[in-house]
Amino acid sequence: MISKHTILNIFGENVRNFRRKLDISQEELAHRTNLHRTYIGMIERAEKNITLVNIEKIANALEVKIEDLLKNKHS
Amino acid sequence: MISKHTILNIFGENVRNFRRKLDISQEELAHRTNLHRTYIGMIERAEKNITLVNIEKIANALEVKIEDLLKNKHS
DNA sequence: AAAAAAGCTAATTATAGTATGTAGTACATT
DNA sequence: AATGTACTACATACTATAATTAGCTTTTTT
Repeated sequence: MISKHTILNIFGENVRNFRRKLDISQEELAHRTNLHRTYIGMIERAEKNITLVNIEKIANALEVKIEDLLKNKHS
Repeated sequence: MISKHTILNIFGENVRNFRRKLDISQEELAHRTNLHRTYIGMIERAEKNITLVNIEKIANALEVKIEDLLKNKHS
């Protein structure tokens, strides 16, 4: 168990999983959210402390509820 | 119907309601979250786009789940 | 091997978050 | 009715960092 499961890690991991479930690239998700490609990568890698408005954009683009992006699989 | 119910409005409204339910002041909530007094006011008035880490702090201090702070009463 | 996708660095701009001060309201207490 | 206390709104300025962007490298997929 190396990774810390902070809220940012959980969020990023969930974004990645739901994105892959939709079978779309970071670039495509960026397009759908009007955010930048590299920024999506940073979010998935938990390198940024995302704001609520962008959380909502991503949830909408992934067609899930915000709370789905906050659930911790490992607990 | 004047106010727009954006995600920030919903969040702020919920913070205010749960805070009052606990019967604590903005200042006390600020203390419990280690955030600034005036910032709590701004959040409740939906003047700032709060980040995920601070969302978590506030949810913890109010002893609710994050999703409880995102639920829209008016829909 | 080539193409597509993702990682990583670094630099800039926008804004979240911190802090101080003033003012208004409500409700006590004198 | 004046004074004190507690809470909140609001303006402003400052600092930290989220968000945008470009360029290049590495990994993954085909």
